[in-house]
Amino acid sequence: MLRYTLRQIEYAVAIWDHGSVAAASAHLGVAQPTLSASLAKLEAQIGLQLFIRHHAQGVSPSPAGLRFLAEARNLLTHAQDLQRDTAAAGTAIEGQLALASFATIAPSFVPPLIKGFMSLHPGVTIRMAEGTQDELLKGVRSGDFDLALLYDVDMPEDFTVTLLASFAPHVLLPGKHKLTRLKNVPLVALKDEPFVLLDIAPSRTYFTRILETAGITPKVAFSSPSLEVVRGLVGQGLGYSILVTRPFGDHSYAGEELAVRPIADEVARGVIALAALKQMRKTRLVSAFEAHCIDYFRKIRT
Amino acid sequence: MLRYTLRQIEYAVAIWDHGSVAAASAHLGVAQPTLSASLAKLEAQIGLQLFIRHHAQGVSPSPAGLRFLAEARNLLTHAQDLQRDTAAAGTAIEGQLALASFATIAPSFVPPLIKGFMSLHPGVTIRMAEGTQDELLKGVRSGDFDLALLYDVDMPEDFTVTLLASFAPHVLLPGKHKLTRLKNVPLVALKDEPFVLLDIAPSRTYFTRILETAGITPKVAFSSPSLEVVRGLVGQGLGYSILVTRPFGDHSYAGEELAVRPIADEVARGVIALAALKQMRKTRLVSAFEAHCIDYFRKIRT
DNA sequence: GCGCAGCATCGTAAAATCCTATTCAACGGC
DNA sequence: GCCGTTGAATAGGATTTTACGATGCTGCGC
Repeated sequence: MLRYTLRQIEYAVAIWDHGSVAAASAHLGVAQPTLSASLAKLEAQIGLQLFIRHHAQGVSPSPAGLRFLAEARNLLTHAQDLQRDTAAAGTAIEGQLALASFATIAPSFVPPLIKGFMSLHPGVTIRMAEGTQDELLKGVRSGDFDLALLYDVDMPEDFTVTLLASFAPHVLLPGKHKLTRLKNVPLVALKDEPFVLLDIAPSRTYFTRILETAGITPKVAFSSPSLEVVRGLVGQGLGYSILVTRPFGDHSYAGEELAVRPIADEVARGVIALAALKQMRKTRLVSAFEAHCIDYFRKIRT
Repeated sequence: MLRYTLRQIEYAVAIWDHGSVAAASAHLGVAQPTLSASLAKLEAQIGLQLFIRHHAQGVSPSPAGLRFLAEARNLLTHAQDLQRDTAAAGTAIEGQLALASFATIAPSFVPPLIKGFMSLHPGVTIRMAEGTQDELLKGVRSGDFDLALLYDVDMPEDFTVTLLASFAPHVLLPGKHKLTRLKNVPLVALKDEPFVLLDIAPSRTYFTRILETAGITPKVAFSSPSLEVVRGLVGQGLGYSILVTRPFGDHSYAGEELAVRPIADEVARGVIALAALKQMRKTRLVSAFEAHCIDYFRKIRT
């Protein structure tokens, strides 16, 4: 248990600096008896007489007091530095932001978001991670991340969700598939086609629900948690898929041609959102990043 | 003005270490609501939420909280180090001792005193200074020195004086002086001789008082504040002197022969003492040095 | 759904902090 | 040598802080 307080140190160092209790009192805006008592108590608590009292002539540090005071000033400076840094951490837009992103959203949006934000606020560094919805929520809840960028699906009550943008899902077909002749693909046309499922929570549920809502029981021929693997499978002609994420370029990694077609039916759009813990008081840095995300998605929409 | 206390930091770091308020409470021996309130107040004061609360599952630091806590722990360690060092400074016999000595006493006694004390207590360093009585008292009063080694003459009320030893003054004569035939020199025999005065306060008063008490008005031919200059003047045959300090060897710096004779009369002895400020609470180091001085002078006496 | 774990809140008592007013001691000017 | 000034210490009282026990609330696991 610590036997002295920062306040006592602060007062003692001020008395040292000003050479008298009275002068320190005037400078600190604290009554003289307060300082006198504070000093007496500090001396009693550390068992060391810090100052020699000269009647009507101020005080001067004793040899042992001088050594203590020199160290005490270091401690005080340390405390003041911490306070300054902390005040900055709460109000300045600088420092580190920990952002987690759903795996299929990350490649398209996170790099421009980070780039834009960092060029707006040069003092900022961003720590990035990707994962499944469960991992993101767990990470935010445990304090590993400030924010998560994800699809607004089945969000628990203890999160605040900031909607950013919505994207219509599309049908992904092999480049040579017969349905590519259609401009819009009605879901019923896919009824008997083999389905390649992007198998990450909660996307899995989202895609199957779209089909089921249209009265279709998908024939899941393959499934993979990797977007690029799904695109590759479709590229090989092994089935169609339904996706929201649409990378630039209509080719798989292996080079097969792919075709993207809008869905003719009315379907639930994929909603991208930023999630934060409801109970977390936001730092200005976090709020600024949220604003930047809103702004970014508003701009790319138009 | 600092916005947080060391106590708050201590509690917050303990909560971090134990992963929950309850665990920290048990470990610190402090009631749980106390920690809860302390933490809430700290968070409000620094404007930063440090922990995420998990109902019935402890707490975990937020990303910003983690950075604060890491720094806070440094500060806490710093404060604990200072406390440890200070406790040692008050009770251990180590650190620095500031000793001032009257100029004519220093050469004979200070080196062996320092050597003996430092070999007894290896962790001790001693800062030394010499000066006149006034300078010594001023130095102790202003906190430049812990102790002064001096003659117990006209000591002010605000000092504690520890008597160490007394020495009889002696007559110093040129080696070839007629009075050297005597084993003891009565002061009347010096009545018409020229006197060389060691002129440092308070020695000056002490020596002239000795002669005046014997009914002699000294014919001051020369005076000097330097013991060795006085001895040189006597060596040149320019007069006699009365001194307490008796260096080893009966020659001046220039090589002239000197003769030392006891005074036949009953005269006031020079009393060597250790002086400290009455109002100063003594550290253990200072007390130990006082004891060592008493011991040393008791030993050389026998 | 019910008990358990763990943080927050409430009410209150003790302690610390701070203020004003006053006392006391030393120095300097006359 | 007396007196005004300066500056630390003390006394008394109001406020704030810190601490406690009791209790409430909420999510997890059986």
